[in-house]
Amino acid sequence: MPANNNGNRVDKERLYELFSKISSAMANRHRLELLDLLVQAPRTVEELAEQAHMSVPNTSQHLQRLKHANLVIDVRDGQYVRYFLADRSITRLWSALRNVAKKQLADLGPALDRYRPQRHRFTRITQDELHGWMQRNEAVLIDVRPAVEYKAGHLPGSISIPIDNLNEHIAELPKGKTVVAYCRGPYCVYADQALELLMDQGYPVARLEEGVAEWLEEGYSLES
Amino acid sequence: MPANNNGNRVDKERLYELFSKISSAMANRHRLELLDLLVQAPRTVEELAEQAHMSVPNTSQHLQRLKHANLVIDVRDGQYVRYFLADRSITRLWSALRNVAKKQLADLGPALDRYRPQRHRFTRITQDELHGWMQRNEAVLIDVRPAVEYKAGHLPGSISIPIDNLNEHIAELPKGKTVVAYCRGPYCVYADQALELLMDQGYPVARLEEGVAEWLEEGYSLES
DNA sequence: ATAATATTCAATAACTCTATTGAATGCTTG
DNA sequence: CAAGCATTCAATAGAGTTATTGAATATTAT
Repeated sequence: MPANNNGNRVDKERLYELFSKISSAMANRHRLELLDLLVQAPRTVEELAEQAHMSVPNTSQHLQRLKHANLVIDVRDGQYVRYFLADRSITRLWSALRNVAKKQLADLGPALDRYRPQRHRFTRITQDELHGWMQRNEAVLIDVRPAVEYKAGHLPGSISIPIDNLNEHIAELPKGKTVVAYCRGPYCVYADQALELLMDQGYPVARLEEGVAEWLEEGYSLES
Repeated sequence: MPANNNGNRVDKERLYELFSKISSAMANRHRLELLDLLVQAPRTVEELAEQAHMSVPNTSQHLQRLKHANLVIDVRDGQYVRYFLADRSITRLWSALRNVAKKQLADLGPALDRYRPQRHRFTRITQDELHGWMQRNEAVLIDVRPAVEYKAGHLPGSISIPIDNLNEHIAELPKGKTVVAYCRGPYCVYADQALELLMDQGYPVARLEEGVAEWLEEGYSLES
């Protein structure tokens, strides 16, 4: 009876099929960028399209694929549809993916240097060091992401100064403290741009490479 | 100057491109199965082809793709080519993927039940409980995976009794202790099959759902 | 109701991915 | 160096993916 295919094998294949549905949903640079934006905050289709530099129908189509893989959830809000990351485990998957990239791709160093040419100019501060500085009141932590992202969740004790308004709010920063900036994570330039400006004005500065995703990863929690 | 495309954007796209190269490499059920096998132990092309039920040329082609994404490494060994997982971070990525599946896909429960129909028959034991049992000498831990996988790395204190030889080695098991079996992880039937047999012979049994990948994940180390 | 706006749907052409085949390469053994 | 075996290469047909277009739907404001 060669037709009796063990049965078992079929179910095993179904399992791998299920897993591959998820990885296939992530197997596209645009969809990764959409996910990356959604890690920071929920957004409407229009916002996502604009921020990822894609047409609206194309964005919608990609969002459908993410939705069918259960990576995002859509909630109607008036004439808008707002998309949310479906689950925290997706943030972890996205982190794990970038981690593999960091370890594996020799191309990543140069690519990152091109994208964040200033990145070696700033002192890097770890999460632990930051804790100490904040405790001893030696630093002020600024979140330079867009305001919506800050509202959706930010590191405890941080204040929101979006990079676009930095010039107007620079006066609010206390003198004599080190200004620590963070943004979306190690693959984001906002904090570098902010620190460059502050450095030129004579502030002592440092960069926290981690963003909210990495922060959650470490078991810390967020404010909102 | 609408032609000046910010420059920055291009580099950002390059980064997402790099990340998507990795996720694309995982976006196929056969390649996931190959990775899953390689998590347990390195293998030759022929072995992988046989165990994943694929033709040799097709397996080779898929391995090439994994290799170009730096997920695997190939080492020539005589007339064989042996493939290895490139890095531990890939195990983590694979775990994260399955974790998302577990949380997200409503289909997974039923699919898993079909694949492991016995899974509710056995007491489940956690890693912590196992530690206690082993310490107090109340349990014997058996690794029922193929011998090569045991050799490549196994849980400390486990003994190798591949499912295929279980019948011949059943006498070696000490009476009066609970037999705890583990295999490749929660999506593997070997341990269930072993426990069913042992249960029928009157042994008290329990299943450890975690495999070596999950074990490493938790920060424990392996023997080999 | 009607117009305006956000989103999705449907069709399509260009492109990429995959399994299969048969041939080529490379290593080992006699 | 010839035979045998493991692996890879090359070509290809069929399937799936994606950006683009224009139309359809759904919600809100007039």
